[in-house]
Amino acid sequence: MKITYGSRKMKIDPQKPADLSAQIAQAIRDAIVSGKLIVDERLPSEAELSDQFNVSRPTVREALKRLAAQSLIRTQRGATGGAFVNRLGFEDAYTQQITTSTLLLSMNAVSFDTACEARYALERACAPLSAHRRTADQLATMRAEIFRQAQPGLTDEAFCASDVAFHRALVDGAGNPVLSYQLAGAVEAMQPLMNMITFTARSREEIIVLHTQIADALENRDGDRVDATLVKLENYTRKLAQDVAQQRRKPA
Amino acid sequence: MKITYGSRKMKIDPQKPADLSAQIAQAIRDAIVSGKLIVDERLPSEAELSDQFNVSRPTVREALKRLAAQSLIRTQRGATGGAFVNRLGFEDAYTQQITTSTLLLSMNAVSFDTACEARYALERACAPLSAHRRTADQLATMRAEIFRQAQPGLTDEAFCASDVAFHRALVDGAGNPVLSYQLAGAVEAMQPLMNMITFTARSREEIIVLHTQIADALENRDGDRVDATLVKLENYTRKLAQDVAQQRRKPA
DNA sequence: AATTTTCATTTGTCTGACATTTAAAAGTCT
DNA sequence: AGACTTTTAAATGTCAGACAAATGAAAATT
Repeated sequence: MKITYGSRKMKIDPQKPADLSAQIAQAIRDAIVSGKLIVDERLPSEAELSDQFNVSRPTVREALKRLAAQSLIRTQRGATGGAFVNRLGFEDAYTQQITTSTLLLSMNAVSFDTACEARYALERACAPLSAHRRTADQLATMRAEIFRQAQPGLTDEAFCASDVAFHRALVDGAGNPVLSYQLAGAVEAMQPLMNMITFTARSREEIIVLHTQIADALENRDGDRVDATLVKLENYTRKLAQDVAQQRRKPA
Repeated sequence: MKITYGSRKMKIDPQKPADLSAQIAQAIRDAIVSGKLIVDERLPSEAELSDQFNVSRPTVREALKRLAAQSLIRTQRGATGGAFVNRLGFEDAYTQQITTSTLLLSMNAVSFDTACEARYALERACAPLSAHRRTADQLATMRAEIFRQAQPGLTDEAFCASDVAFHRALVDGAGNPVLSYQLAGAVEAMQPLMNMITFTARSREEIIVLHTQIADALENRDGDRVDATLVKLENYTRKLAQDVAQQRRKPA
């Protein structure tokens, strides 16, 4: 590669002398996004980059670490090593999406209702597609999670985790990886908020009934019924959260 | 803060001696996500962190740059400077979401149909909410973008950009910031794919008609009609893309 | 009391060095 | 000649020490 821009060496804005590593990271990021650097292409060695950008190696390294944090590059040691443009896979994208969403929710005092509304609105978008395309495997996963949710001594955390797994199977049923990626954040980021709810045996029972109805509807490829049941589930979840909030205000 | 973990100094896994900076970044990241470090809290100075983790300052700095790349911390020079836990705002989250989504689509040979299906499925999820809650301001934005789209000498890129602005106003109309954040990626990441389509005067006209119908339906708070028109728009968009693909196969 | 100066702290950057990993090249033995 | 071992070169990973630059607080001055 070159990372050239007009002349032989890439220019970095001399107006903003602060944060050289950020500028270099941006220059390389641009080269990747714009397609000047393609997947699996090797970047110049750190020494060469130091030369090209006229900075020291530690500065180049800081820039590369920034890119590595975004999974834009991967590094490999050894004779044929170096930094390579990373193929951003769906798995990596999921992970980033989830951590960003989780932080966003926890740091911005997003209300349970707002998050819940967003999550179910998005999930309902998957319902018709999932009814059409869900595989037997995905249906089996959902049944298995429902079975797990019915186990007695299950902790609230484990119940929530199983709930997330159930809903992910529902989303994956749409057979659209882009959709699955987008919703990973919405579904998973809700878990910390859901964990604040203590599920009574009664409420678990109710949720399991609704989950079973969803699975049944998917089995019959009845998208409308999936959608209607998701609405019920949303309403019930919000009611549970309200009860918890009320109970905390008046703990007597 | 402490970043302690049991004893006074945080332990980092001695099993994986490679990539110390990644381990340190993860340790601090965990401290932030778990709430041990709260927003705006100052981290120890780089020198102190070097001591705590028993590594050199450059290594600590690489770790901090990783976190800065994820907008988890910000740094400030000077006597009272240092690294501070950053409040991840919706703006930062949007940006990250968009770059990740764009890269994901461009690097994984996602078909136009798949991306398009995901985008419209998600957008339709906003339709009923937007019909309820859209403000006069958001409606005005949409009308203005429609007006712009009707200008003659508009380039395809500018037309696409206006299209994105129109759809973002629609999404924002739902009045749910979490939803807006989630959909930012889906809508914006489509733009590079949309740019591959060359819009004839005829097809622009058709799109503008549909956009106008959507705006009218939102004005009347008719969610069902917004949804129905979005379906039409999706079908039309996919048809346009198919025509382009066919034209390329048989360029005579 | 207000202003200016000094100063200590902290991040940003550079230089140079050594350790570690890795694959290819060179060498050695059968 | 072919298979195995050793050497070597290139690259990242890490460290130590130093200086520059920014910045707010303390000290000195008016």
